[in-house]
Amino acid sequence: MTSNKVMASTTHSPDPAGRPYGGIGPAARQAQRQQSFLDAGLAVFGTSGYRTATVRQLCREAGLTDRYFYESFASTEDLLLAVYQRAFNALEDAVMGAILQAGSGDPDGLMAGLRAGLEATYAMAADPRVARVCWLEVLGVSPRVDQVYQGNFERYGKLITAIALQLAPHWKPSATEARVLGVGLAGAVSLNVTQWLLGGYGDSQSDMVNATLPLFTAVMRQLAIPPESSSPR
Amino acid sequence: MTSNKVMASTTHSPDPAGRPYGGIGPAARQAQRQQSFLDAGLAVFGTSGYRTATVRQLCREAGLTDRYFYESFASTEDLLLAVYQRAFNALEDAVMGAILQAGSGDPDGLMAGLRAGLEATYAMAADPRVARVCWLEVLGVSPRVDQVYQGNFERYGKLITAIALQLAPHWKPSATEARVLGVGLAGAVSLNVTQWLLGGYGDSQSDMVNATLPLFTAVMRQLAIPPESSSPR
DNA sequence: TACAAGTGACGACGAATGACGTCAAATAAG
DNA sequence: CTTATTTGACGTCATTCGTCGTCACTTGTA
Repeated sequence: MTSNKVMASTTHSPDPAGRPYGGIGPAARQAQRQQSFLDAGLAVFGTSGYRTATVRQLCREAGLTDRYFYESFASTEDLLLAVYQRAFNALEDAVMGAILQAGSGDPDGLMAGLRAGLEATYAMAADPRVARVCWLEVLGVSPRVDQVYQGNFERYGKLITAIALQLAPHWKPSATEARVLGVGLAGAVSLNVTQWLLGGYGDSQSDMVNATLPLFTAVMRQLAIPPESSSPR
Repeated sequence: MTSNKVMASTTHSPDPAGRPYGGIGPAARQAQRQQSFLDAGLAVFGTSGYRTATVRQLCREAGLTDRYFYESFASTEDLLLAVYQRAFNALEDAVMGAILQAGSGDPDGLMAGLRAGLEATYAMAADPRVARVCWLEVLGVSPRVDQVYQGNFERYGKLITAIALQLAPHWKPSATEARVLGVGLAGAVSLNVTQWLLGGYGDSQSDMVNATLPLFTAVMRQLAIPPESSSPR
């Protein structure tokens, strides 16, 4: 930040950030190494797990030396958090994109969006490494990781709540009711993903989607019933 | 099992299992120590967590010497599993008892049973140590623990599925549909418990129950609709 | 009272890990 | 071509943990 580009200077330290190597600049090299560690983290955390992972193992998997690990991450926990966030952001983007693409106007489009979002979620979870990192390994690591986990599923639930509010205009929930409903449906997907993974993917992805969707439709249909027409029970 | 009681024998080893100490027999002492370790495990795993727990810390918390740890458990993972199983069994017994006591015959009794089961679940989860062990610490420890976790929530889901099958006699789900529904509603409770814990118990226990119950009622009502009366959408 | 068994406090030893340093090879700039 | 920087391979050191052993004290029994 001190001197972005010093031209025609005969000093021996032209750039404090370093010099190009292998045809690419220092910043690009650093980013490339970070990516390698993110990939290595997904591979290690997603297979042998986070608890037994060591810095040496991660560096071997990444094909880099120990020194570069600390260049990008202060600890294995930081790497786990970065791997988790990258995977969950990808999941969130896929779900959001699927919902928006399926349509967001009429109830038909919203229901199609729910199905598309479910398909995107199970598609991401079909990679056992991603599923294991996002649904098993990140839990119980540290308060910091737990907070990120909580925030992620809070957002996932809010997305569902938002759809429910559009599908059921008569529904006037309290803040707790709205949150619990969204988190609940998110949890319905979440635990099914966990069981799907731990069960060795015994069911096909489409079967999981088809079996999960009725949960959403049932809740949405019930919420859409106007309050004045009270059902017999 | 070899010699339960050897009487009037002048041998110096009257009982291979040991002698009484402190007024209680060897088997009772051993069981008492095991209980102390289970309590210590709940305290340690439920507060500072499993990852950072050591044998020494557990023994200090239990007020016992290192030697006795290996008398009852082969590793800290075994203790975690035992603590988890004890807590989850208590949860399961409380839920089952609440459901059976609330009634199991007519639909009214079944719905009351659902509420009672929810109340029992949240009551157990109100202890942050229990909640943390059952919903955070046991995840991603080892394949063995994961299998136990999977089996526990499989049973929890089957309990819900059984109630749904009684409430909706017309519902003829496939094996996958039945399992996914039960696991899904179990997951709805599960993730809400997790968020309740990670959110510092910001909502009251009764608010959580009252906000979670509509999820169950909505699904159950929808399933109870006969198949011939198809709703407009 | 004397002796054996149970118990607790303490330390030792090997193994594994995080963190850092050194040295030679590869690469780019003058 | 020469030189300085980057990179990779390897080793070292302090720390921690699991595990086991020793020794003194307490308790029950002869």
